[in-house]
Amino acid sequence: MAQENPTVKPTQAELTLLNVLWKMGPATVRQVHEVVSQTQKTGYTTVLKILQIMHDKSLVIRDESNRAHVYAAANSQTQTQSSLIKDLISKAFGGSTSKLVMRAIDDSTSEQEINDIRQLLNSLEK
Amino acid sequence: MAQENPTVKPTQAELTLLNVLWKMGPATVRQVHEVVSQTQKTGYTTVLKILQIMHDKSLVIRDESNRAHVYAAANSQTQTQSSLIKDLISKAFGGSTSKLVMRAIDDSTSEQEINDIRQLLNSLEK
DNA sequence: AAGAATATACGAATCAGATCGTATTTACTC
DNA sequence: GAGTAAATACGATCTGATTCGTATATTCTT
Repeated sequence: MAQENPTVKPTQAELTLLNVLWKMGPATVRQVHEVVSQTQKTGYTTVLKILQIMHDKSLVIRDESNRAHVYAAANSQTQTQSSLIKDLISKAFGGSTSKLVMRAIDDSTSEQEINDIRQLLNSLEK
Repeated sequence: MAQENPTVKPTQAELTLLNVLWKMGPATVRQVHEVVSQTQKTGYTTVLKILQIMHDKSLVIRDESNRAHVYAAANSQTQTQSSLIKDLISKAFGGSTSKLVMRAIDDSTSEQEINDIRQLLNSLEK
């Protein structure tokens, strides 16, 4: 049996729209476009087209019961983030999660972030 | 003054070749191709072409003093990893390094990796 | 020096992502 | 119910990544 949705890696444009959907929850093309167009000069039909493509790829689900279809992310933000990290780890870190984490920490400058990270580690400790 | 090399983000195929160059050090097209073709069915001229494109983008430098040009990564693996992480953080983690680190740690299953990470954190502590 | 082997250069084909214009459909308003 | 507004569907274009065939140049071998 073919795998329906092996958590396909979204493209750049797709990820932008997913970010909107995760933040807003289910939304129409118009709603998504309104948010996106605040930071980008993207046409309405461009957003529509990408959402349709995402639907074909099962990156989003849609409710067609009303004229204006309502789109929602098919996978959680967490699932998608994991998928993207996994991809990066395999392609640029020789498969080593700790190498990625170490690089990220080395790069981070914020004291707050380091504390956040340490706290997570402590919570794993017990 | 224009920035020569703002650490351009390499593409998938480019990253594959960079991984070889980082591992082997400076190498000819033939040498790179030999390594790559062990895991992929990629033609010789494909590798050549991509290295040429990478040279145009300043992702690699090359020594043309001999007939067989010798290519080397222009940026360190560490620099490139940082660039790729930064890109992912901004696009999928709302700019938060700690969120990425937390997700990576949550995903990691290996006890060894968790220990490696903890050790890095401890070294930051002092 | 001719021919084989081995390089690079060049250009074309293919494919996917992204963008948008136009056509069509659907629903509301008067 | 005719006309307008708003939505989706469709298809074309553009760009960049990837791939590779062929042409050309260089070097080695005998």
